[in-house]
Amino acid sequence: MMLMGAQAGGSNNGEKFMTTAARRPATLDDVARAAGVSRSTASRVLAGNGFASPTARERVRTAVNLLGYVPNPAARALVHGSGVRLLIAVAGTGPAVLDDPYVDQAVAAVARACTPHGLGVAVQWVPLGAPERLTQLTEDRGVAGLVLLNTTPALLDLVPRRLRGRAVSIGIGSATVPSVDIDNGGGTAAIVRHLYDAGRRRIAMVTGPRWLACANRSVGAYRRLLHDAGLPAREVVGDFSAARGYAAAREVLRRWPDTDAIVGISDATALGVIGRLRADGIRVPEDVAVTGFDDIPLAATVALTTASHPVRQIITAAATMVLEHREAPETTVFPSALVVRGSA
Amino acid sequence: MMLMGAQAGGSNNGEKFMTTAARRPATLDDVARAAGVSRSTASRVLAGNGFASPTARERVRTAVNLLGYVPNPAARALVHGSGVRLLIAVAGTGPAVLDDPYVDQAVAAVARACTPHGLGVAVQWVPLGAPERLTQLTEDRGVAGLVLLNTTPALLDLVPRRLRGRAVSIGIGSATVPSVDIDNGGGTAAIVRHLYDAGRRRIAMVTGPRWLACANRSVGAYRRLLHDAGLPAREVVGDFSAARGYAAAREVLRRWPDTDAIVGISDATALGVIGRLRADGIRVPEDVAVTGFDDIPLAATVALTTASHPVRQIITAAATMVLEHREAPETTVFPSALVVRGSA
DNA sequence: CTGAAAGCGCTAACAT
DNA sequence: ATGTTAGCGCTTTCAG
Repeated sequence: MMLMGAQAGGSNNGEKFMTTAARRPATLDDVARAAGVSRSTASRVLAGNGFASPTARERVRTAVNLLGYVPNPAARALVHGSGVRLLIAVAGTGPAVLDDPYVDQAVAAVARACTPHGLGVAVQWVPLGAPERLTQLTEDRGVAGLVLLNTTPALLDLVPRRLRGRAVSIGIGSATVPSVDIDNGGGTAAIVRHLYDAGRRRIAMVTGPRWLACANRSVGAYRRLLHDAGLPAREVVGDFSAARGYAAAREVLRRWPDTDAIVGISDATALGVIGRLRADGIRVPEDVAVTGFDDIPLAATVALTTASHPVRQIITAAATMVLEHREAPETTVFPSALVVRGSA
Repeated sequence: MMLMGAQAGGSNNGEKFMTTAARRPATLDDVARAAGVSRSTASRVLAGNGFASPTARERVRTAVNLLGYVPNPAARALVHGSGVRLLIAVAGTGPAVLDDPYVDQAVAAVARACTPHGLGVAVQWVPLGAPERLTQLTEDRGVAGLVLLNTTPALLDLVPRRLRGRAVSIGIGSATVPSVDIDNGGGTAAIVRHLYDAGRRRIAMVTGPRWLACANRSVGAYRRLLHDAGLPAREVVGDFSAARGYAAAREVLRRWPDTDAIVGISDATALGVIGRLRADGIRVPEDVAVTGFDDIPLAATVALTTASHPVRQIITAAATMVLEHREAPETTVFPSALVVRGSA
């Protein structure tokens, strides 16, 4: 509680007089002085490593609490040459990729993971056609680590040495950049199998953009299963958005009027599909079953059958890997869990 | 394009030999050396202010491009005592407030605004019952600015002097902290009026948590309009979530079975309400009209009548205020626009 | 076990 | 107009 009073009085122990009002945050020097030790000793105590007598330890600890000392990350970063923020680089065709709620979630999750470490987050779009733009971004000494989103192989190759062990990719990885990924293939397979088991035989899919590796794994799984069952694939290209799903639904039914199930590459896509279908008087799931992917909060509310992934956890895991500079396995795959609800 | 080749060769001009491989990012010293001027001169031309001959300017510029120089924000922050990230402090009853997609969006939007300035973002929850926790957070020299979310008056009072002019509140403001806000009252009034004009007379509302000032403005407007029309208010407390809307819908109809319209405090709430209604065989909007608030992307897809606010722009405006350290008017109110779609 | 001293990269007086 | 000089707050050899 009333720490501030104590601080205001205590922080100027060795000073001639208490200056005006602006109690500026305490520095390590203040702590050292208050503890009656040298700056170096104080630093050692705080670092946890290095030698220090129990007495010194104790006194420094007290001083820190008393003054409410918080290390200045800029100073630390400067001496360590380590940077002060994590960069989230999102590949995409245009800056609009950053408008995706999925990116919002990723940024927020990384920010939450960074905050306790005294680091901030920055986001930037990297043009799909000019991956070398990433180099400019990593040139910045302020960048302490890198999280790649919508990663492409070209991007992976451009991660500089300086960031080795401080970079992670959500999606595909490489020999030098570990990755954290979802088992899209398995998830989609489970969905398609569920549809098949429910008697659906004319199953279409609204896909994601072709350049996205992780989306392609879903599409691949869809094709394989249909192929194995001797069924033809029915694909319409989408872009993860509800708006595109809305349009795509009509295209699917125009091209293949007897379609009895539509697999959405994402929940938003599926929601769009359902919106269009209902608007056209087509019953879901009676006439056409619809499935999503990701299990966003809204999915439960509208009873969407989908595959669930702990996106937040995944991103947090990724952020933690770079924050703690951990030697990581080349790839960590998170499972996908089928969630059967009303829409299929 | 092939800048890297040029850099690798050029950056060690005055050195004895080119060391191994690790081309570390160029420093201002490197630039100065390459340009044949002193560090200060280089610093001046980069700062834009200060004197410098056209020649010097030119040479420094060239050197910067050649070396791909990017200033080290940590060093800058250190000398300016300015901090390296913006803190987004979110008040709420528990850490779960951070799970809200609205917060995700805010964090991401602020991050986007910060990135060009070389700043990162951090997010933290501030317990509603212990606003003084904010003080600990702002004690950190790394904090360059503050964005308050779900602000309460107690919080506003705890913004330290150091952050004067570098803090902004989304929602209510104070004499020392400017605010950026939505005209919730006006927006809600427009919605209720629309419902009334459409002949609805038994209008209920699923509200937000009581402690939230901005939510209360909506509730206030709802009450006022109903009161003026000689109609009774029908309120059920919600929390912005779809899940709560889902539950609240049933409560509304249990307490007032003849309800013919439900005003949701948020789109998510409204979506939940609609889900429950439809599941119970109640037609929307024929039997009960439903409205939301905010116009999230999904609203258009499911034809939700709502009030639209450029949330991203609003947050960006807020972030920009603190980034550019602008003298801001005490309050900037963004308008709310009624969007009539199918649900009401 | 502890203190003195150097220096991370940059800016801002203060001399030229 | 330009260079020289002090630091900003912290970590880290290197001597005691």
